[in-house]
Amino acid sequence: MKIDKSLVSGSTTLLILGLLKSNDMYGYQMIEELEKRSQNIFTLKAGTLYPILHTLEQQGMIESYDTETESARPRKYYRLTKEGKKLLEEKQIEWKAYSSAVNQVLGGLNYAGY
Amino acid sequence: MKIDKSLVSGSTTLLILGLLKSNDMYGYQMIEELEKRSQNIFTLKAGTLYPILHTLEQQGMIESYDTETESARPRKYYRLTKEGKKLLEEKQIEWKAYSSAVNQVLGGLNYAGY
DNA sequence: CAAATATATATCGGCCATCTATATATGTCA
DNA sequence: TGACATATATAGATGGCCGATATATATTTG
Repeated sequence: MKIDKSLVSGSTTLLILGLLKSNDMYGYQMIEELEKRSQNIFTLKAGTLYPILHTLEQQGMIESYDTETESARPRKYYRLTKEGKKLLEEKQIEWKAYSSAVNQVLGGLNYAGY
Repeated sequence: MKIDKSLVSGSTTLLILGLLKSNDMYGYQMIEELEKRSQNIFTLKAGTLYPILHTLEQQGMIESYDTETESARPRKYYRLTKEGKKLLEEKQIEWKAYSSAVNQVLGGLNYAGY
C-alpha cells in the first residue's frame, strides 16, 4: 500500500470531513468543535479552513446551504456528499496505516486504537 | 498542551531520530531501514533526508563520524547526542498527543498503542 | 573487461499546505 | 455606543518535502 504523500500535511482535510460525518456544520463551528474534540490540540485557523471548504465544495465532496433565520447572522452549513463520505473512508484507512507505521518505526508497538 | 504546528509535516524528523535511537546509522541505511520498518509505507527520499541530517547536526541533535574501512565506500554514520535524545522524547510525546487527538476527532476512540 | 546497476552523499528549484494578516459585516453585552 | 464575539473571505509569506540532477565508488552481469 502507498500512502498519499500529502496525507500528513493534508490531515486537515481528513479532520474536516471527520467533523461533518456526525453532523452538518458551518465553518466557524468546525473551528470550535475541532478544538473541543481535540482538547485544544488543534486550533484550526480560519485562513486555513475556508479555502479548504471551498476546494472541497468545488470537488463535490461537500455541499453548502444557508440558514434563513431572522435573528442570527446567516451561516453557511456544509454536509458530506456521497463522494465525500467515500473520500473520508479512504482517508481514514490511510491515516490508520500512516499512524501505525509511525508507531512501528518508533517503538515497535502497533496502533491498536480501534 | 500545544502541538508544534510543524509536527505533521515535520514527522520526518521524528522518524529519523527514532531510527537513531536503537543504532547509529548512515543516511542510505536510514532510507532502507525506514522502508523496512514501515512496510514500504514510508519511502524517504534522499533529497529530503540529507538536508534534514545536516540541519540536525548543525543544531547539535546528532553527530557524525566516518568509517575508515579499506574495502567499502566510506559511510557517514550518525548518532544521537544527549540533546537529540531529549528532542526525540519531546517529539514522541507530541506525536502521541497528535495521533490521539486525530482519533478522537474521527471516531471518539483513543489511541492505545503503548 | 566493459557496461549496467546498486550503493552513498549532496544540492537546488519548485510545489503545495498552512499560517499570518487583513478585510468585511453582523449580533450581543456592558 | 463601544467593545467583543461571531462569521466568512482572500492575499501574501513561510517552510517542509520532493523531483531532478550531480558525483563517485562497489558490485554484478554479459
